[in-house]
Amino acid sequence: MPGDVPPHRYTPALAQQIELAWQDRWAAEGTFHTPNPTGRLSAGFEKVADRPKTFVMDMFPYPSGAGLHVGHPLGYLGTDVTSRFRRMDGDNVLHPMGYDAFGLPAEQYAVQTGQHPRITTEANIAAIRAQLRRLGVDHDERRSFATIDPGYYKWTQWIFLQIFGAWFDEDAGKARPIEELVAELDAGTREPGEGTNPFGRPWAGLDDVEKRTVVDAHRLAYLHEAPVNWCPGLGTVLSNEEVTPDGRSERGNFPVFRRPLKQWMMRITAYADRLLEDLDRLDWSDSVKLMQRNWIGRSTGAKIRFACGPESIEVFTTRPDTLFGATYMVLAPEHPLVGTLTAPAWPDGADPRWTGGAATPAEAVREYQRQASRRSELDRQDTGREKTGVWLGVTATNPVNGRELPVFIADYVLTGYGTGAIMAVPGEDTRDWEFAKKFGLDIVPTVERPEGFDEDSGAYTGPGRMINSSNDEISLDGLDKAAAIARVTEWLVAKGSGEATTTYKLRDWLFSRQRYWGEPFPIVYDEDDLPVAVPTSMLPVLLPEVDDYSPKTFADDDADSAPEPPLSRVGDWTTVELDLGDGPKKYRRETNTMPNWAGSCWYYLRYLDPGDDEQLVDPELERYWLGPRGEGDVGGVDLYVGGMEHAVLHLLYARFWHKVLHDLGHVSSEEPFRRLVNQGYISAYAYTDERGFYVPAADVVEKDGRFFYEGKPVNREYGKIGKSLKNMVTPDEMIGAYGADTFRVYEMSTGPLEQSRPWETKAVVGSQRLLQRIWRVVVDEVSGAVRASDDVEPSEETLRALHRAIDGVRDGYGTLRFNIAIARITELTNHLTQAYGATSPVPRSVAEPLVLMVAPLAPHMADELWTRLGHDGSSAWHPFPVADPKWLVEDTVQVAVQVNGKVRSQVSVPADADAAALEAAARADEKIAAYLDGATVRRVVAVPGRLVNFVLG
RNA sequence: GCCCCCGUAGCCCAAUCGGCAGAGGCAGGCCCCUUAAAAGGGUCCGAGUGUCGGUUCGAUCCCGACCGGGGGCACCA
Repeated sequence: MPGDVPPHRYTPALAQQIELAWQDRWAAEGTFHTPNPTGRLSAGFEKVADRPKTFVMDMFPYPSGAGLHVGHPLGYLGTDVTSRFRRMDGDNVLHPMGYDAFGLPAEQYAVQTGQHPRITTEANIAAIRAQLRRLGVDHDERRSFATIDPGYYKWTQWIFLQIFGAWFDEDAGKARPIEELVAELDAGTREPGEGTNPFGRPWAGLDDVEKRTVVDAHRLAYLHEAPVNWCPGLGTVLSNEEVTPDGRSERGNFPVFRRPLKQWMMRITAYADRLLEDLDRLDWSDSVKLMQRNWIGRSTGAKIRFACGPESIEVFTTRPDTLFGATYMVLAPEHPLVGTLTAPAWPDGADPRWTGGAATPAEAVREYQRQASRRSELDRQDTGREKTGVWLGVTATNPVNGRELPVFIADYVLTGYGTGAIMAVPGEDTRDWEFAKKFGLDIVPTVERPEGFDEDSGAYTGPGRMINSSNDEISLDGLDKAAAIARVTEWLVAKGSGEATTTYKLRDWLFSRQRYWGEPFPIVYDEDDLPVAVPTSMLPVLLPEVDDYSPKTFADDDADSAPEPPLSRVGDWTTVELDLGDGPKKYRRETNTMPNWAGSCWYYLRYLDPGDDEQLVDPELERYWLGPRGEGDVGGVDLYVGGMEHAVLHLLYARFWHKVLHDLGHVSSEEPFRRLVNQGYISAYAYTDERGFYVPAADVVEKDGRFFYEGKPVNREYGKIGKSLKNMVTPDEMIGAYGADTFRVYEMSTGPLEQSRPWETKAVVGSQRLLQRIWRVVVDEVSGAVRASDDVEPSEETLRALHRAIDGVRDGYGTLRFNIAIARITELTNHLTQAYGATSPVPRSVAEPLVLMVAPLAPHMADELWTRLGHDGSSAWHPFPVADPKWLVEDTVQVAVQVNGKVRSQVSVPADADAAALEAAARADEKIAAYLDGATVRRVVAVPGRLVNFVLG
């Protein structure tokens, strides 16, 4: 009978009704509008002027078209609870949300559905926006935008021009405007940087076009012809960060080939040291910092030059101390010197293992290079693989002992790292040891082995004093590694044979994509085919509307294909007549577009005032929301929450852009994100039948610990939520069944934000029950009357329960352990239910703080109860309850009494009892007295407020 | 192969200075409500912390080794 449900129970239907009404009201009243200190969004700032600021931000969503599941909102809810709590606790909180909308997946979705990406993307954004609103998040809607808005990407292009218009001054350790470089070159106070002047004449002797070429080679954004990651399946080139270790595209898993192409690059390597060192000043998880450190991959060592006939082979090594142990050399198969060095014929008696069975070195080299180039990345890095290589037929001279070292090419040496050449020290390097064993090369130990070391077991890579390392001028023998490195490096420098150096794994960022759906470059080419910046007054360079936006893709494995940007097909767009100061001239537009990381590199700045069309960001707003808090502070967003998958891509690129903007004086902060938290993943059980096919998880029933689908037993697995595992659960389903507040409480109750967790639909009802009990504390389910009364005074016990709860809830909210906060709220609610039953009046002085404490988690229900309690409007700006310390301390405490570390009894003592009083009370206890009777007490440990421990002898 | 994180009740998880292993949820038992059932309310039950060893008066917590799970890096000289 329907009458069985009390008319004023907090049912899902009532929850829905309350939630929709409050969402309308919040929007209508602008409850979550955050005032800026200045400018167009500053209305109402006087009310918050004395508050500290907090900038809380999510990694903004990418509207790909695949539906949302219950895992997606976890981080958004975490920031929402934090934002609401901080606002109530007295901060001026900025909690905005935007949309990352350019890029491959959006474009692929559009191609699939046959609609223009702008149509599908905007529809997807509208869908996500509606879902977020239905969750009740407190975003300031006025600050929302998408990266595809021309008003937004105008500034993405503007930043590109800043980077294009800057160079990295190694002496100053920072970026400077390119005009300053030109001025210094003209004044003769600076020479062009290494490798930037291919003309062989000094700066002053160059013509204008040559000078421009030299200047362009200095820029932080520059065109470069080099082997790049070409992905025929996607029809575009990719950055190193977008290629997986097995040589495939992160997106779509297509094969990637190395192919020389002229592309836009970003000189992120100039910032390698600062990107690495500033990690120490960030409040980020160790694992993300470690991944960035690994990716930057700084290693210090030395460059050493080995004479080889008239040529010189330069190697990089981190172990110059082992130089006396070098017995051969290896070049990467693609090393530029290979052709020059290769001997015309094998010397007499050449080891057959070294020649690859070829008649001449040239033939052996050609064959080996051919094999190496065909080998896939996956084969090449299979660590179990046998070492291969061939001899070039020549030797090089070890500068330290004159030893003649045969020179090989082998694919275990990589072109892209160091100098692409190594000195091989098989005694102390595992890879060299394996190669030496196979090719019968000498192994000379230069580090003293520990007792009993087996030389046949492999190279010795541990610590030890140097041995076998001296010549007439220098001896390293007896030195430890650090001293030996210093000594030998010094000697090499004096001899002109080497110097200390640092190398990085990090490469410059390939920034062009041959795709339609991205920001056009604000670049045109003149009659000399050199790049020219589009003046900032002409920004944005609008992405032209086209009918054919499909990328030109190729067979996945068509390595010889060449990219063709869709924009190059737009005839009337690719050429343009502009007046750039010297009269109207024809220019050719850049037809590549930017990668989708560009838009996410600076979006946090745009939230400060998305309507600003005059400047990137108002410096006063940047200082207020992002500026350093003091000496040595990097500044940045106070809490940034997002997925672990962006550990190196987005987070590294954004840091790089921010540092350039900092150097050029556009932002006061040194880092974009002061604190980063990676929310955990939500996984769910999935089930397979006896054929191994997934069955719908929602229809699986459990019986006696086993699982059945349609009566047949199935296997339980655990994995990502999604269509393929048939275990998809959506927020919409949950909100439909329970309401948004229950969904919010459930997601937050399952653990600290960082923790990954399983989804259990059947457990959601627990959160529903909690909210029903809280509702019942305030509202009589039968009459609908408010139970809270001013006439009831809470008992001491209730006051203790309340203040303990306040204390714990604050702790939970403040440390992103929302589960703790919920547990404390549950305890208080259960206490009130027990103390006051279902109908008797509840003290208002307890009911109100309870409602306020719930507000960050279940804001709709809290605001409904808050108004029913007689308040006007939302609780969102009402101060959060503060615990009174006097109710946190007990008058008497229960103290455990241990004998030999085992708990044997408990005694009640005054809370402030000292050690002596504790011991006396413990000795007075019957059970303890029995233990101590006749025994020798060797020691007594008494910790006031905690325990007493008798140690018997 | 190297590095990082995690193993606590039938299940998910707490225990933030080394001090009585339990906050919370699910499942289960009992009671109330109900004609009955479901929903709801109340209440109870439950592990000695993956294994072995060490430090300590005392270890979930610190150290070492191993087992199991997850993640990252991987011929980077």
